[in-house]
Amino acid sequence: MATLEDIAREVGVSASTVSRAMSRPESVAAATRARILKVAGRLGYQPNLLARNLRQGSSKTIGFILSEIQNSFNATVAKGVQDVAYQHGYSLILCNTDEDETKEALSLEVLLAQQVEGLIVIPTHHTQRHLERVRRVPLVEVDRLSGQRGVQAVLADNVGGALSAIRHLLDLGHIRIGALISRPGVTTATERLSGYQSALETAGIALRPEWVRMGNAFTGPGQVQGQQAALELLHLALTGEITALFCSNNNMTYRALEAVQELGLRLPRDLSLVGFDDEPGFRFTAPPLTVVEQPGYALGQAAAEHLFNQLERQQPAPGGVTRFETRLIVRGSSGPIPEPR
Amino acid sequence: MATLEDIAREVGVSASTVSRAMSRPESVAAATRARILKVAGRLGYQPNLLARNLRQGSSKTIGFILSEIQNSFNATVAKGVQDVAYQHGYSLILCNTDEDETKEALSLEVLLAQQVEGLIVIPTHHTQRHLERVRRVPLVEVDRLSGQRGVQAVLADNVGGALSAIRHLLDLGHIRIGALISRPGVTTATERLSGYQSALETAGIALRPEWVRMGNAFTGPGQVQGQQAALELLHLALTGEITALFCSNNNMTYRALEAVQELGLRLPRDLSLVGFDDEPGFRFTAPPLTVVEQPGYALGQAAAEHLFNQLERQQPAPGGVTRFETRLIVRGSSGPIPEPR
DNA sequence: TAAAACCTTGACAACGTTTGCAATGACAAG
DNA sequence: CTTGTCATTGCAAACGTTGTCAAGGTTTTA
Repeated sequence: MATLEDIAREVGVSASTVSRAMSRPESVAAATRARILKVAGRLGYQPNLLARNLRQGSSKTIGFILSEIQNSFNATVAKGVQDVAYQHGYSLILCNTDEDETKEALSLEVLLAQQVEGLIVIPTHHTQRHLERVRRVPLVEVDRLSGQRGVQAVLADNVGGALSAIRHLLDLGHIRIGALISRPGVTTATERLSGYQSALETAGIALRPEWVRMGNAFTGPGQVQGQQAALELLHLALTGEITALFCSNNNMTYRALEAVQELGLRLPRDLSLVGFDDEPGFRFTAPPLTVVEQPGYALGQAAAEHLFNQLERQQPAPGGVTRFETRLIVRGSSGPIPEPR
Repeated sequence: MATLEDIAREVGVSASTVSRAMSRPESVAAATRARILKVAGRLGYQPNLLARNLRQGSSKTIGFILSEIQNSFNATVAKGVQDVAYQHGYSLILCNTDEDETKEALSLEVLLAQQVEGLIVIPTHHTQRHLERVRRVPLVEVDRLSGQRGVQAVLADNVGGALSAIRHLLDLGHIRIGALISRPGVTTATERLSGYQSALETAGIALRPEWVRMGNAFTGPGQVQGQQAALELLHLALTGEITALFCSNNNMTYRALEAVQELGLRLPRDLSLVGFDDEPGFRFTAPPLTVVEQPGYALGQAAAEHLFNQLERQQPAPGGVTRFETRLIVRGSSGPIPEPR
């Protein structure tokens, strides 16, 4: 790699002049500048950001930690973050942790060592513990909350989203509604559960704990747990004990679809299904799925915007939660309550 | 951030000793080392990789450029790359280019400036042009070929995959098979097309150019083009002119599904559909889709492994293509040719 | 014509790390 | 008692960049 020194030697000028020719053109004689640029071009000069950033004490880099890159919702968030980072001239280091505690700690370590100026995180239930050591760099949480006090967060209106889903089912006449909730301990799950509960409560319907199942639906070894939960719950649909089901995220919806397939249930005759999170494939299931859609791209964008706000004015973040509206998309998987058989 | 100097001052020792205490424990007296580690722990010392890497002339970072992070196949590849990078103690900078030429050039620029030691790329049709300037860093292409001579690449057996798909349709009795091919100019598309052609040829069936449509199915503005192509092609299914359709990637399969829905076609009675690339949702369409699955995770892993091989032995890459087998998954969307109506 | 202002450039220090080399002292061997 | 070996440490240079300062020259101003 060509350095400033290489160019300087060749042009017969000092390295400082070359540096200035690049960064503050007006401070260098037009003629010298021209010669410098020509040689720089010929040598294919690329500034060494390691050196520049070391000198300037800034890395122009932010980090994004997510738990599951293959989850299309997460990927969409990542794209939002990435696009905004680019607009600000920052590059993004993306770390995928597979919800694994060690990987998360390691990622954090590496990102800090890389001198990232800020961090965007989709927290897991271990995150808070790790985060305590990271008080130095600005942080924005997205999608979920770690529980850490005083941090900025950008979230979907999970309670409202779940409420709209359950109200939709209630409007269709369903009163025996199950819920398949993902991994306990993450706020998306608990918030969506509480939306479910409060919708039932408002309608004066008592909550039946046995109709609510929790299970990790994360793609991987833990997945069986989610499958198991889905299967057990959907047995209740087979007997007609429940007539509708709410799934708290896209993974859980997939688990439910598997169970539906395995048990030979017909949607929406045997069961009305409403999921949280849309997926490209959900438009083409039989029937297409009714879902609560959340604006992943906007969440990612907003999280990044907030981070850059923090970076610009040096003061620590005010700390606070921004909520984004969700949208209920009614397709075919939810229908009126069937005639008793 | 605490530096080596900070620790040194506090312990009453020189910075070099602190550095050695960290990196070459045996070269420092056990007692001093203990004191150093204690202080380091208390100050929450994190090595500054910018400085270390500048000094050592290595960044311990590789870059990955992909065109569409929201495509689940690409995400899977990315995960494979990421996991291997971690195993080698490298971090990964991931750039998403949206198939946009300017973004791709910019990403390349930034990655080089960041002093990445190697590059993994899912090429687009602009890539080759940009790549000429990047002769300095080791490079591995994955999924597609840029056309650049002498680079290493890790690809799926696209021809074989397409062959197996078409043979499957031929076995079912189909002889009038359409093909919906994604963006012309990328090698995956051309290779899969050539698999389609050669399967027909082997079976002694003449190719009908009007049954082959190309269109960009990339999610975004260009998407309409793909939709248009799908719609036009599936009109031929409506009239019974074709009885089967092969889609060359997951985006195209989605476009086909949309058209199927819009035209009210019934699979596999009105049309047998086989896609290239599996997606989580494809198990739950009506009927579940027959697809050619390619091992995205393994592709990503292998690409990264090859890159690290290049990095280890300094010599330039031998250059060559590694192919991974695909797998035909027969589900419900492909069936015997229907009785003439 | 002398002084002041300006333009252009180079020398040098610094960012935080690693590392070759030399210095110091302790201890063993002759 | 001298010499040599070894373990432990510090000094200083280097990685490539940027920014401060001052020097030299030229132009403007009084």
